[in-house]
Amino acid sequence: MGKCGGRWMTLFRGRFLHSVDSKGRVAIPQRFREAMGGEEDLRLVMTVDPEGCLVVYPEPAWVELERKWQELPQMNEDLKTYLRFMVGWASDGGLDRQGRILVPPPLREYAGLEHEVWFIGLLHKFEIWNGERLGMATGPEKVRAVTQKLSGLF
Amino acid sequence: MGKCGGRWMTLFRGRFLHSVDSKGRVAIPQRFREAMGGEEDLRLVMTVDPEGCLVVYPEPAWVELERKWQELPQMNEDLKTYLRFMVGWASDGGLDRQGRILVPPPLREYAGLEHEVWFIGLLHKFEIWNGERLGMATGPEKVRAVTQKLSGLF
DNA sequence: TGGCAAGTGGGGAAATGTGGGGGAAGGTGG
DNA sequence: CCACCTTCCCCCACATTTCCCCACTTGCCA
Repeated sequence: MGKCGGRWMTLFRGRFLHSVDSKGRVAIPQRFREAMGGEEDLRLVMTVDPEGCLVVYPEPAWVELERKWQELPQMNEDLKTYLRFMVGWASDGGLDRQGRILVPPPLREYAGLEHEVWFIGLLHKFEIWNGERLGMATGPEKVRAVTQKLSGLF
Repeated sequence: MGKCGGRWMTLFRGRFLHSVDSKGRVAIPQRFREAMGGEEDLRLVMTVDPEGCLVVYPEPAWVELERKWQELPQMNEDLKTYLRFMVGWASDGGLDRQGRILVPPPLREYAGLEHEVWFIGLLHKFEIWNGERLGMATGPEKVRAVTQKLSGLF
């Protein structure tokens, strides 16, 4: 809900299982809608993650990211590759009156979304996963391994 | 939509699959037209990118680039090579009333465009890709590698 | 068990992309 | 200078997608 000390406060937590209907629509979990302030004209930006899922930002948070990217050296080839990916896949849209978004076919296909999907809250953003892929990417074993390497950070 | 703090605000995002018709015309995605302000007398400048795709700027943004190039040391051989490429391939044109542009045959051939093409939004410009080439240039594996190297930038 | 809240499904209007015919404009060769 | 040809652009018509609205089901709580 707006800024606080220069940082966005919308915080997403938890996991929710929802379904994609035949038109490619998915209902955003009510908790997440609340976290964004429950406003009427609520817009989201959705893009892909290299891990194989979708990432969703409230539009203001995404615009902030874009602003930062614009200030970087535009000739850098690695940056161009990165932006072709992040920005090139981005899709913005609003919610319908039932709180659903339409996931465009390319994104749906990229993330392997059909029938059932998991919403995963991730602080200032959230992700949408195919169930199987989610299991592969975030099993306890994998996390145990990763935790070791993180110990220096916090 | 116009200037803001000396910087153009037209921001393109997302990817759209369109087709090139038998006359060499391609429809610009409606989202991109909106981003440029939906004006009537809307002009674009199209050129090539070393990666093998086309790059398209709204004319004002392109003019701005040309202005910067003129201020650089004209004796520099590397700059000359670069400009022969960017400026030498450039083609300006307007949209027809259906929002389509005509891609000149040399550019079409350079980028390998036929039948289906992808539009990729890239902040202040957008690109037009042959589908296969796009996959090669921005697959998830490549992006993961690149992200590592970029971590110093942001 | 009634009522509300949340998620699901589907119909219909509007917006968007696609394809093709015909006329104007511009370049080329006689 | 004129006739021809090509290229480009404007128009209309069609198919598909997207978005907006209303109604149903399910689960939770009083």
